[in-house]
Amino acid sequence: MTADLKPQPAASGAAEVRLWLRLLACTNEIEGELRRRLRQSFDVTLPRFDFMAQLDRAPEGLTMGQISRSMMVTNGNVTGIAERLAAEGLIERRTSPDDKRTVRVTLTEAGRRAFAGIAAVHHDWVADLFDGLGDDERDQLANLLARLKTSVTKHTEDRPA
Amino acid sequence: MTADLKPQPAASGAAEVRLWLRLLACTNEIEGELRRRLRQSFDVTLPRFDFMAQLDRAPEGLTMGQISRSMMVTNGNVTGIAERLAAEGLIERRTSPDDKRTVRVTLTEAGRRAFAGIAAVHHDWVADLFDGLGDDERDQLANLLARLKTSVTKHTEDRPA
DNA sequence: TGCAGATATTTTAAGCTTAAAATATCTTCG
DNA sequence: CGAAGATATTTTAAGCTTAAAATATCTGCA
Repeated sequence: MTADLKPQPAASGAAEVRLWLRLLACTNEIEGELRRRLRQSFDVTLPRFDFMAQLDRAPEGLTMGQISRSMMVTNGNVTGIAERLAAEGLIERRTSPDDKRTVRVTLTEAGRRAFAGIAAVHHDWVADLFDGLGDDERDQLANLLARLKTSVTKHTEDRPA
Repeated sequence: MTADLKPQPAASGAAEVRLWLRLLACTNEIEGELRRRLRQSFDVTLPRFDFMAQLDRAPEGLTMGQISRSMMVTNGNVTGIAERLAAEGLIERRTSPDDKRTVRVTLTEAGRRAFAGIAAVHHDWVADLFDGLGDDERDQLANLLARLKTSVTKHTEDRPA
């Protein structure tokens, strides 16, 4: 490859890197803004909000493993977040009677109420931040991201179980 | 609002939230994969690589403030990263003679060599991860992200200086 | 000159994150 | 039954990140 023609002299992957940096910058900017607003308005962190969001969609509760998988973070990570949410009385942890290794986590009534209040405002914030994009553009972006995800997974899914 | 017609029952901002979560998931997946590969192949973290990348484009060096701004992180953050890179002999810090508050940071020769080796492979990795997208799709994605960034900044730029 | 405010950076406290090791429990199969 | 391996979770060590407070230095102006 790259015989005596040198189609792309010193630019192997340069366009992709620029695109990647733009994607990263965009995501970080939105994430940072949401994090700041969550902290200022509700004194809650993004990970804790995310943790509660998983539980809110599962009234019967979730195990720690299910939560870490749906949040796409490591097991050890969610332990600390759960610890703090439990200390605030927003979640409850109960070891399952049929498998004493697993922990069933549920939102407390206070947790459910707190989450509902935050989620409503959070939706509005996200809608605001994205309001410069038309419906068609949002669809396009969603489709391109889906294609990108597929492309990435192709190179990723073969990791040690 | 939401008179007796209820145009969008319980879905205020739901489409935007889904899009945002997809964007976040996509970015996290790529970022995580690059982080893992950098660690396994070069025993380097993404922030350190990023820090060196800024310096590599500025042979005359940069101040800590310039670096934190270009990396879009807080000042305190880069202090720690610089500390570790200096301990590894990859960067050098010198207080500026004309303004003793500022620190001029440069890559050492070892740092420049190390970065060059990592960057080449990193470019290939990114190109691989994005290779499921055609040239036109990459352009579309870049444009949509630019529009999104504009939209976000509109709601963001008015923060306490 | 000298002090008030601005600027550059570091420090601190708290929390998030990962990878790897450690624990505890369960399951399977001889 | 009982041990070997699998599974669920926590712990640990290291590092990243932020916001806010603390330092140190500089700049402009009375």
